[in-house]
Amino acid sequence: MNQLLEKRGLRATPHRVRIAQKVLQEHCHFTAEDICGWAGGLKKRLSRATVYNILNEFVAVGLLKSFYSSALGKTIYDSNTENHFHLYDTDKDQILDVDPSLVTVNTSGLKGYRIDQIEILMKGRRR
Amino acid sequence: MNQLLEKRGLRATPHRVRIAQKVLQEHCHFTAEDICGWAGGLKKRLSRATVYNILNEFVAVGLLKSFYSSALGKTIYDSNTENHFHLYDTDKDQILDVDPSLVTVNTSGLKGYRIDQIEILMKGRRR
DNA sequence: GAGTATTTTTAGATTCAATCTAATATTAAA
DNA sequence: TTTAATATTAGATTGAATCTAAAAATACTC
Ligand SMILES: [Mn+2]
Ligand SMILES: [Mn+2]
Ligand SMILES: [Zn+2]
Ligand SMILES: [Zn+2]
Repeated sequence: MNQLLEKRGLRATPHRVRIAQKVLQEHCHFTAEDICGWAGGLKKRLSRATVYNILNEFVAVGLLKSFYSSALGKTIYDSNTENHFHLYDTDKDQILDVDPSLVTVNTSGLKGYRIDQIEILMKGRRR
Repeated sequence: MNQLLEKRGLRATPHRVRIAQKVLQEHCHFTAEDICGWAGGLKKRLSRATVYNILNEFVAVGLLKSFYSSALGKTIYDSNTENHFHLYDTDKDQILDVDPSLVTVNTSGLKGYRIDQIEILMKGRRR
């Protein structure tokens, strides 16, 4: 974990390591407030500023991605940094990852434009 | 314009008519603050509450659509209520409509889910 | 080690879009 | 009219996110 951080130019401070352990071990979606609320076995709670600082550093160095969910009205941090899309399960009230191979997008009709980024947010439910 | 409103169950009050004229005549993207800032040849400025009330009523009855732009960090109201996608032109700092026929999306790989809504936000620029 | 510079963390203030409140104004119905 | 329903309002409030300026922790130099 320490090397993971240092390889990206971030000093492996206790707070960064603690958040990294919580968040980078397995793919998950979470909000900044989730981390603020999470004590993490610590004596003192992390400051809100620290949480936002660290999460946004993680995004900047590519350890996390983030996107705004209109469904939830806040920024979601995503430890799956692979290219993928999102499906908001309206039954479970939960954001699911969608492998991009399952959704084919063809933008070749868009002549005259170079598309740098595509974000797909689906809403649905189990049938 | 009055019939347009009344057909959807909204009384054609002066404020609603004024905003409808400003906003429904041609396809455009705008923010609530755009309307608040716009005097509209009126003696008194519209209250912020009124602007949000009316715009959200228009969305509720299908005269407008709205979506949140992460690029701009606020809700965009859209007088194009046809199904379409959005391209944020990073050069012009402007949101463009993309006809859905120009972008084909195939979600049939997503077995076990019924997709009710797809939102596609692209970023790009003229080539 | 001490001393100094740099980075990190912090509590609380601030921002800003958006909503809410509770009173007033306007329109409709009786 | 009088009364009821609807619309508009200024300002307060909310809540996510950022900013500030000071304290704490860490690294660097001698
Ligand atoms: Mn959450
Ligand atoms: Mn605008
Ligand atoms: Zn994801
Ligand atoms: Zn549009």
